[in-house]
Order: sequence, then structure tokens, then C-alpha cells
Amino acid sequence: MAASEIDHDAPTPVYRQIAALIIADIESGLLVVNRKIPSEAALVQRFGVARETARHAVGYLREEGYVFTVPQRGSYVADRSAKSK
Amino acid sequence: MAASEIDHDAPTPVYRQIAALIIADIESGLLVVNRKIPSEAALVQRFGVARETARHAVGYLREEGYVFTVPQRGSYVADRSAKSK
DNA sequence: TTATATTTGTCCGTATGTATG
DNA sequence: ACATACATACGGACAAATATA
Repeated sequence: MAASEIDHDAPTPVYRQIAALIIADIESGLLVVNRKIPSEAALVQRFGVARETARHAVGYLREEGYVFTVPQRGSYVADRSAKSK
Repeated sequence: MAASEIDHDAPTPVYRQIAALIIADIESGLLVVNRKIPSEAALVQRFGVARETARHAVGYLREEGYVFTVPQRGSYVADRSAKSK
């Protein structure tokens, strides 16, 4: 996993590409429920993007119900198995 | 490639001339599927035309199925090989 | 207690690109 | 050619809460 996975010229926005990669990590079991996902700073480092882009990706994951965020602590993988949506 | 390729006195509308040149770039492989075509601003600069003319050219390419446009991102070369039309 | 590092929250501004009038 | 608006992306800065030493 590196910045090489990100294509800035692709039709899909960068933040969505990052979100898709994190979702893949969740669904593959690499990221576990109630455990932290990489911090914004880590995503910045790992994908070579601006912090706002990393935040946008996490915000998207939160909107989609994949993660929940605890201020000043981090974002955690949500339990979607028992969720109605 | 420059403004010299455009003939304002020709029977063919300028936007169609520009579209033809972009189609030529697509068919020659210079522009690749799912990759961005030059932005409107770039076309304005390159062909020495008004922005609306550049937009008209892109709109024509879109109608003809040569490109698809993603709002706020850009226009991309479409994959016509597997298309029914 | 103090200090430092981490992490999210919230602003600022700049640039690009399309959408619309 | 101009103005406005929105979405995306980058860069920087500071605050607040938390964790650790």
C-alpha cells in the first residue's frame, strides 16, 4: 500500500479512492470492529495526500457507516453486521 | 498543435474542428481511455478560442460518446470498444 | 505536576475544474 | 469575456482533549 494506489487524474476523487482502500481493509478483516483505523496523519503519510483529503475520506466512511469517530481519540471500525441500514 | 490548426473561415464550425482534433488524439492513442482530456482552460489556451467554444467542443464529444464528463473533476476518454452504439 | 506527543476539530488561504448565468 | 457557485485538493496554523513519560 502506497501512494502508487492513488491516481489523481482518475475520474474517482482521491478521497473516494482512499475510502475504497480502507473499506477493502475492513472487509478483508485487516481492520477489525471497534479497533482504530489509521489516523489522519498516517493516511497523509501513506497515501501522500493533504490532510483535508484524508479527513474527507474518513468523513465519507463515517457517513457511509463504516466507521465512527471519537474526538481526540481516533476513528474506529463500526459494527455493521447488526445495523439496519 | 496550435491555433494554426483552426480555420475560422472554414465551412466546418470551429468547435467541430477542435472536436475532430481531439478525436484524432484519442484514435492515435495520445489520449487514453479513462484519462483526462485537456481542461477547458487548456483548450482555450491551445486553440485560441473562447471558453464557450471549447465547452461546445467537449459537449459534442460527449454527445458522440467519445468522452464522459465528471462534474467538478474533468472530462475523460470513454471506452467505446465495448459500447453497443 | 510538568512536559511532550498524538489525534481530531476548526479555521485560514490558494489553485484547479466544471456548472451556470 | 465576466461573475458566481460548487467540488476537489493542497498547504499551513492553532486549539482542545487524550495518552504517555
